[in-house]
Amino acid sequence: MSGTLNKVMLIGNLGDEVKMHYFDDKNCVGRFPIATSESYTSKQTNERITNTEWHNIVVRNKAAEICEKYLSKGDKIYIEGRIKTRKWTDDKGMERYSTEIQCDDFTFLTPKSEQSPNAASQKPASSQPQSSTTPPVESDNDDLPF
Amino acid sequence: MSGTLNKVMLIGNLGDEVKMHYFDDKNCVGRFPIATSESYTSKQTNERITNTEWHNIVVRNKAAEICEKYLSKGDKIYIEGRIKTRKWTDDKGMERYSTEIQCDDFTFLTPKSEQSPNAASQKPASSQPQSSTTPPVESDNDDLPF
Amino acid sequence: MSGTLNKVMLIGNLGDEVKMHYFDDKNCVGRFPIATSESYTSKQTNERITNTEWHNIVVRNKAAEICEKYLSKGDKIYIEGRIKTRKWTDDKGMERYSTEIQCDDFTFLTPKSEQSPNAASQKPASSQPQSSTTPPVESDNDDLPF
Amino acid sequence: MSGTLNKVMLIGNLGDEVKMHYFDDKNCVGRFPIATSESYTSKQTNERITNTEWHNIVVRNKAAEICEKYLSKGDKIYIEGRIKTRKWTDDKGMERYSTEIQCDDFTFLTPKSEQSPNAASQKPASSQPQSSTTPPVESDNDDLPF
DNA sequence: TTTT
DNA sequence: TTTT
Repeated sequence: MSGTLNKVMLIGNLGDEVKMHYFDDKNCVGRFPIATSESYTSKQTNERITNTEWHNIVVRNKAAEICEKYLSKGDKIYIEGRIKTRKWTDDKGMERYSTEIQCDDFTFLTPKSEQSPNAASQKPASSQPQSSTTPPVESDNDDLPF
Repeated sequence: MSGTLNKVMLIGNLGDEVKMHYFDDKNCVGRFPIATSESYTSKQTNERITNTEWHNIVVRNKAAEICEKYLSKGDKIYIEGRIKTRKWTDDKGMERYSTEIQCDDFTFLTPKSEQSPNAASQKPASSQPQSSTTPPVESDNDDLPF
Repeated sequence: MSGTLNKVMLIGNLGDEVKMHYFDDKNCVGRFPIATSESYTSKQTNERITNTEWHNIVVRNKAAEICEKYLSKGDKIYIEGRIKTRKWTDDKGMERYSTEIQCDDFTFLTPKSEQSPNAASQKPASSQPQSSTTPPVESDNDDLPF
Repeated sequence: MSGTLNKVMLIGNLGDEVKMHYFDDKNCVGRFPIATSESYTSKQTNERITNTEWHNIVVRNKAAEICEKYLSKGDKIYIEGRIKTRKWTDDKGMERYSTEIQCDDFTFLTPKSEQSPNAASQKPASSQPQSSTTPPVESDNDDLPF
């Protein structure tokens, strides 16, 4: 089609570490959940209510590797992407749907001084060469120092 | 929580009429699907590929009634809202999930001259008084002529 | 810096034709104004008030050529980009500022049947070869048929 | 008009404190600058280039008072709003233009533990009663604990 | 004038 | 499963 737009913008916190899946030496995907939430005061009970929404983020290739390297559970991130609902068949042969956010761009929002100091060492060893440059914080290709 | 954002912006076409559900004389909800799509040329086959994504839009109360009155299948609309995944139990007792876009704001994008001329008469009779003013095209309360 | 976002999303109508400026055979820029507006009913006078806002859109290279070719005054367009304020010196030596929207992505929203039938012939002759393919409607590189 | 959109989304840092201006006991406006920036590596010199963009944020009434109370120079914030260019006449009688972001919604992004501990005491005394409740972090009316 |  |  044409003349359409499918845009999602999220700011939320990682509920888990980035899980990588490598297809071959050039293509990989990273997945992680982020939580957004909204609060309001119930007019009936005068209680403070918080609703949390979980979003399944999918990020690819170089951007996935940057996320895996610099993001940890609990970190805050801005995500830009598009909604994609995948259809799959469960083990009983039923059609199931799963909605994901295909991430096109992101920006880390957790200050380095806030990050858990041993965040890196808590992660499984990575075969990626460790860059000694400043960590990138945006995913635009032009912005990456490597 | 706080410090989070859950924002969706879509431009797409209605795949069906707006379906209304009234809870009582003050509260109602309208639902309709919209399609977005994206095209690209396959690098392998050089074919033009189009992927269509369907979004379940949920709109409430006065905004729902405006959508029902002025929108028809095929119309183009801008939707702003947030992602909400509802959990439900199917008739076999299985947990199922359904992702919806809770619409906070919208703007009609189909020019009146483009709309199907008998769009209104194809709709079921409505108990709403028919306004003789220009139809509204944005959902902000302040913008509504009634 | 890092951890920042500068994002503008507009839907509006062209107030004039696209004006091209070529730097060399590879680099060019197109400029055009678009109008957005909002209406509300004055609480004092009960009058309907409409405020129009004009935005200076700047688009580059291949995207600029697509805009020049397919857009005409009056057409509706979705624009995504970022805010940039340029500083310049007027003929009296005063510092002046001009705010532009640097366009990163766009989608045409005027249906072809709605476009002025002689829109193309009203434009100055172009040295670009005329494509006989379907006009593109999104600016993503992957979506372009040429 | 209708069928238009004027939306700005920014994540940036305050370059100065919030400056309040009270019109009467019910209406006030707060103003503050925020910086966004983008970096890229020059292809000619291989240098890292950073461009900073300054945005003039305007926020009204209760939201302005929340910003004044909880925001300090250097804090990171998400801003949603619309572009408005004001025309004014300078002291030489020349027409001048100033572009502002009229803020409709915001979310604080600086963790409290990151904020300068004496940020509050650096601010001029405020006549607003100090709430002892948790500080709000979003500007939606429903979300405010007071 | 911010921030990394 | 996050965060405040």
